[in-house]
Amino acid sequence: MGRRPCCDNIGLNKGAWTAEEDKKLVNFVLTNYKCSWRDVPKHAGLLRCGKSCRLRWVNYLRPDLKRGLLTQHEEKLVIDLHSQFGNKWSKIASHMPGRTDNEIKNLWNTHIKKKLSKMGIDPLTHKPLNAYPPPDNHHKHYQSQEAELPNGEETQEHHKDQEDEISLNLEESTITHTDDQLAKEQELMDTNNGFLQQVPMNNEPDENNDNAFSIYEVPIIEPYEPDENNDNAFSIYEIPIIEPYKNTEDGFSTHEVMLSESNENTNNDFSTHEVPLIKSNDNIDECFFSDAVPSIELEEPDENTNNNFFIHEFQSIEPEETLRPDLSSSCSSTTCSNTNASTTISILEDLKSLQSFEDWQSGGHKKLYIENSGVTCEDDFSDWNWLINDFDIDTIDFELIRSLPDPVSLKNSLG
DNA sequence: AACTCATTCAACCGCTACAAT
DNA sequence: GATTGTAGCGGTTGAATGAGT
Repeated sequence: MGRRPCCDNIGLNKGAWTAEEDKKLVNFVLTNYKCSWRDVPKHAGLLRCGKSCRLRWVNYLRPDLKRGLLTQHEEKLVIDLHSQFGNKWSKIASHMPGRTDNEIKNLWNTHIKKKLSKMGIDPLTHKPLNAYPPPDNHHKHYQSQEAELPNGEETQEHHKDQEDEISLNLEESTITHTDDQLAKEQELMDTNNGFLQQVPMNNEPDENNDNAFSIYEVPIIEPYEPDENNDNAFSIYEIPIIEPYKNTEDGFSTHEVMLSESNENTNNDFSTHEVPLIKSNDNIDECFFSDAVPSIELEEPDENTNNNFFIHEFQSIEPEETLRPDLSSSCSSTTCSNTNASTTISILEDLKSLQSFEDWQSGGHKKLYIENSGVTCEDDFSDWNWLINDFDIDTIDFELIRSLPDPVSLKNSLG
């Protein structure tokens, strides 16, 4: 049978989008909220296929997207959601407003997978590595998981994938192990750092004993301490004991994240998920080719620097000496410990000129200046609630702040 | 400076689901 | 029920970039 391709591909651009193309697409989408993606390139004057336009919009141009690296909290959420849904990236993304499936998928494949493996956790099963259950038990475990999930079909798919990969891993380990490798594994088993030592050899639950449990059901994991010399290391303490459907650290339930639904009666509409901030033009009833598309100025990337960065990116910086004990003790989460000293200085510098926190919020101080490696940038405070929360700014004594040494000399004194 | 190798992530491709005809 | 069209999903690719030598 075969299907007609989504476009003829003749004379169409491929590869990276230019700023000009982005501008055209955004202008068009924001003003033509009812249009099939197939028609978008034609009407927007783009030499792209509709599919490519949709992808560009959904993954990159959508105005509600958060940009930048995921926060630790988001990472934890991804891990936990992945343990529930497997590689159902869109499902995971639907629990993370402002994040795309593509972004999460990339993050998983490039960062989280490695982190988990490094910690001795199988990123596929979320169980300790080398602790694969015997076939029967294995099957039983998945069956019990399945019963808890609403969508049996998807779950089965996921499990099948898991089983395939697990058996592959087992095969590989059987075939490729050399004496050296075995010796190394034994060495690893003997260390106190990994999980391996913690895994009991007999994993079978005692069916005659109600109190017995399988390690696969309740993994007995002794967490190891994070390696402070290694930015990428994190402790099991930090991972996925998250109840995803309960209130999160950010103060909202993932159930409570209400996005407006797309109009189910009109398939060709853009979903409001995809076009969330549009004031629709009442005169537009259908897709049209308009010369009167209002020109919407996009923020141009600075082509000379590539350094369009976000506060999230500063979080990987190891904290230097804390400036003030009372500030540091008010920090409530790990995020705070990742905020470096120069960030703190900038915050204090900003605060010193104010009478109150409300001044900062409501006055002309919505911009916060952050310095990193000699580069100073500013960003809108409204996106940074986590930072404010971590500094517990409501409790800050402004008189004390004003009496602090000059931030520059303070910074110099820290070296 | 030049080269190699590793990593990242935007974009592509092929497929499925689903609705419309 | 068969066919077609579209949106969306997940795996993969490859250019850009960074790190190491």
